[in-house]
This record gives sequence, C-alpha cells and structure tokens, in this order.
Amino acid sequence: MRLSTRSRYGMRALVDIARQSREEPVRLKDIARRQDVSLSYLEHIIGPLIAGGLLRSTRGPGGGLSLLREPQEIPLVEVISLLEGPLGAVDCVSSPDVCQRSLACATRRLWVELADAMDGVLRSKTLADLIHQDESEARGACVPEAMKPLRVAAPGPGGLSAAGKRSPQ
Amino acid sequence: MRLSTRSRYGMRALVDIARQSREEPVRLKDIARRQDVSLSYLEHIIGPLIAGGLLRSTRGPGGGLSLLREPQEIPLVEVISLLEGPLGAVDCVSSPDVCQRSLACATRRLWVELADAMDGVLRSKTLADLIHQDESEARGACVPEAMKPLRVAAPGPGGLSAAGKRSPQ
DNA sequence: TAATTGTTGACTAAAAGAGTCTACATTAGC
DNA sequence: GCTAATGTAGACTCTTTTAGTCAACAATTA
Repeated sequence: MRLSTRSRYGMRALVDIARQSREEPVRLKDIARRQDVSLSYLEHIIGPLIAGGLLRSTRGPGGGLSLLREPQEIPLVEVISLLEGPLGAVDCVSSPDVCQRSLACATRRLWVELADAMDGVLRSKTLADLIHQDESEARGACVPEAMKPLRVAAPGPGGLSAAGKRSPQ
Repeated sequence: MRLSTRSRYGMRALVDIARQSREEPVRLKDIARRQDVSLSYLEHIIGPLIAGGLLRSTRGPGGGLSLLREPQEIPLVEVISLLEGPLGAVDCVSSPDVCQRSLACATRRLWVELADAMDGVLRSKTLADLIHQDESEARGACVPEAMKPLRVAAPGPGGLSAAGKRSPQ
C-alpha cells in the first residue's frame, strides 16, 4: 500500500512546471535536474500526463512542457488517476460468486471506504494548493529537524506502524 | 496503490474466526476451505496476527485459532497494520535535504494527508463492524448484479480510473 | 542542414507478491 | 509412550511490478 515513484516524481514534475512556467515551456531536462530524477525515466512518467490532457509538449529548440490549464483547474485526483491507476483497487472479478459468500462482501465494503477516503482528499485539492502550500513553507514553516520521522502518518499510539521498508529518495 | 492479498485474506480469516468461534478454536484448515485460500499460504498470513496479539493458537487435535479479544475490541487499523505495514508510506529518508527543496515538502504533505485519511477510516472501525455489516447484507442487501463493477471506488465522473489490472480472486 | 527538443518502444535488473513444500513442534486421546 | 491431528518455521520458487536505461526516431527552430 505504498505510492510508486511514478506518482511522486510525476506530481513533483507538475509542481515544478507550474512554478517555472512563465509563458515559455519548461524543458524536461531542467525538470529532471531540479527534481533529481533521471531524464529517461521522467520521459515515461510525463507521457500519461500529456496523454491525459494535463500537459502540452512542444518539440525542437525552445520547446518543452507547459500546463494546459491553470493550476487551480487541475484536481490532484486527476493527476494520481493518470499516474497510478485506480486507488486501492480490489478487483474480485474473476470469481463472480464473491457476493454469495457474504463474508467477502463485508470486507470488500471496507476496501471501498478506504479508497473513497483517499479519493476525497485528492478530489478536494488542486495543483494550486500544492504550489501555495509550498511557498508558505519555503518561508520557514518547515525546518529540517521537524522532518526527521519521514515515515508517513501513524498519528498517535497504537497507530499504523510495522515493517521497515526503504525507497528511492 | 493496491491492497495485497495478505490484507484481504487476513481480514477475511479474522471475520471467519469471529463468526465461527463459539468457545472452541477454529481450525486453520477450515478457514482455508471456507475462504478458498490455500492452507499453506494462510499459515503465513496468520502468523503476524498471532505475533501481534490478536489471535491465540492451540496445537494438537481439537486445536486451532481463537480471538484474544472481543471483535468490538479489535480496531481494523491494528489488523491492517500487522498485515500490511505502514499505510501509504513515503519515506524520503535517504536524502535528508528533501526539506530544503521545499517542492518535495509540498508533495510530501499531500501523501501524509492521504495516509491520514485511510488511517481515519481504519481507526473508526472494529472487527465487530465487519461482522454485523456482513449479517445485514446476508439478508439480501447485496445482490450479485449490484456487484458487477468490482473495480473499487471512483465515484462520479472524472473520478479515479485508468489502467486495467488484474488480481487473484 | 544541424542542433535541440520531445516520443516511443525494447530491454533489463531488482524487488515484492503470491504461493508451495518439507520438516518439525505440540498436544489430545488411546 | 504412540499416533494422529493440529499449528510453526523456513527455504524455496514462480510471476508480476517497479524502476529504471538505452537507442532510434520525429518535430521544430535557427
């Protein structure tokens, strides 16, 4: 249940473009450098965002990527949808009898609620929220010390915590 | 961002035990049969639940698994935590400078919110909720036809939808 | 035409997911 | 104490996904 680098890099790339973009397109190479992601990999990540109508690309010298809409018109749910596919999908399609075993039905409803919760968050925010939040944080709200427990969430005791995993960046 | 079979099978196993259990322990073999999961695999899934103090196991003839607490005393967040590890973990630990690049900080906060949302759902429910929900559904609320779009969530237009993936069961 | 940009697809290595199998430890009942 | 019925542990395997790299190519500007 962890986010792929596609989503993370892709989201960062979009924020990057939104911040740099002053009319002229932003070069993929520059995004890769600023975000510290390999250019070749970023190309693949950007693909779905172009296909999904979030970005326009122009080739040749002076070319690059630009947003097709204003940041506040880009809901994050759309971004994640393009990059990650359906959230928390639990498809029990192959056995159509799942519902007769009402047990499966009960747990399934839980997974639906889980996905809905994430959907709610992503639906309530736009790219603009990330940029603005970012700018206020850049003014000092987010100090390195406060970042130490980079493991996400698990608020309070008895919370989510278990295996130790690692990830790129 | 999809749930592993561990969580799904494990949760179903717990519900199974909670429903069957009338004092005497429930045999793993029976759970495997009822839930249509291989016995050998279920053994591995059950392990963390025992280690985590949710289940007690007794060996030998007449042995099996039993809940250590009443279903209403078992928060689902605890179950998922044991089976899945931290929800939506995004650990950028290896580069301690993430926060200086405030961009990373902005997206990171989004991932935290996402994990919190899931956490909220799981924290508000107990095993008892699944059992009861289940029983009312068994009385006819959940008909096979209503189950066709087994792909989870994505409520409304413009919602979450993209890649086509498949999974066991 | 040459340099600069994005596009596409084949390819790969490593990790995680999903499971199997075998040997072993406990215990109840005879 | 023996035997059958249970759970336990760990090594092992196969498949899919993740996370990339690389090379050829297409478009565009100067």
